[in-house]
Amino acid sequence: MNKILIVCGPTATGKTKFGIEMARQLNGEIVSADSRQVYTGKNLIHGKDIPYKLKATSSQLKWRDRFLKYYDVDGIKIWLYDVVDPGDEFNVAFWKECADLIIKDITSRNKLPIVVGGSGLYLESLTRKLDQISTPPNKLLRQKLVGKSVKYLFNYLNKIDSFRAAQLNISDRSNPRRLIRAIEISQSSTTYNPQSTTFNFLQIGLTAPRDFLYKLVDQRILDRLASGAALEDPDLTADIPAWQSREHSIIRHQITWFKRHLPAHWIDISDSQWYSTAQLLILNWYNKN
RNA sequence: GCCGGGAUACUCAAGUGGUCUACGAGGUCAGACUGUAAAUCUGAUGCCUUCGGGCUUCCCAGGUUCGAAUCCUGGUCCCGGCA
Repeated sequence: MNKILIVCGPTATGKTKFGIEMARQLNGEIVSADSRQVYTGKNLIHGKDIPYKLKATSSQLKWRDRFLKYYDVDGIKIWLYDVVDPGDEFNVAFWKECADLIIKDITSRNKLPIVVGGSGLYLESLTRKLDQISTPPNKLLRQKLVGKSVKYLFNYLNKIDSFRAAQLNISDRSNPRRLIRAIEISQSSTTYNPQSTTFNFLQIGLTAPRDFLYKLVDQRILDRLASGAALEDPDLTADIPAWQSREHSIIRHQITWFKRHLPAHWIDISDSQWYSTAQLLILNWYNKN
């Protein structure tokens, strides 16, 4: 069975760096699973680990109206950076389409796909079958519902699909975006035919105690400022403590997600032995079968 | 030194006699999550609790009052103006 290595975890844990090293050892290629890195620009702020002024190479893989690109970092290919321009529509379903294409291609060339990222839902779309993400948005419906009260939306949903309404938890019942989406899915007539490619996944999660992660990310922000991040986004970089808090909250959010959704092997990068521990796990898995 | 303004919880900040542990925002903590996911949304955030409630807060010390973050007196510190 085809193998896929997944390296996940909160931001600033060095996932990409680690992924690239594994790619070098195992003849692999990196597939980014990051909801911000799919956008062009802001390389520093979004933490795209590519050398300054390195240009992307266009591949033969066609997704929708365009050819997917990759960056060649010292012989290791990195996919799914810069897929669309800022402001363009992008989402899990799109990412999944691209990732499927790329993974198939990498595998066909007898290389190991190494999926690296912190966007939990994106990763989950790969490891679990998420049928409903393929239901396309209904622009008219959304226009009609946007701005309506949470109460109105819930009653609406309850009327057309009481089963789905009953399944929503207390949090989602007061989440307009989720309510609209639920209505959209209930009213959709498109049926989805899930692909049934199965893979042999190994999920490695890089993490560390909270304080350790905060320190890492705080320092990384200072480094990015020194590298010229202010040119990419003057507003964000103007208030450093606010930017740092923002990143802290992202880390917490990611941890909360991973705690529940991704049964990875967790590696504590504040432990001096972490690298060899992770490497051993991966090699054992890779050499099996 | 004189005149005026100010000191509220981790931070900013509202409140000028009772419904005040004290609006709101941020931060922090916990949680949800199937086409925006680094998004969107929920709860908690003085201390203790047998979850009924109990105890302690609004710079400090006194005072007035049935009752004070709120009024009075004195003190400390900060800011602006005049010397």
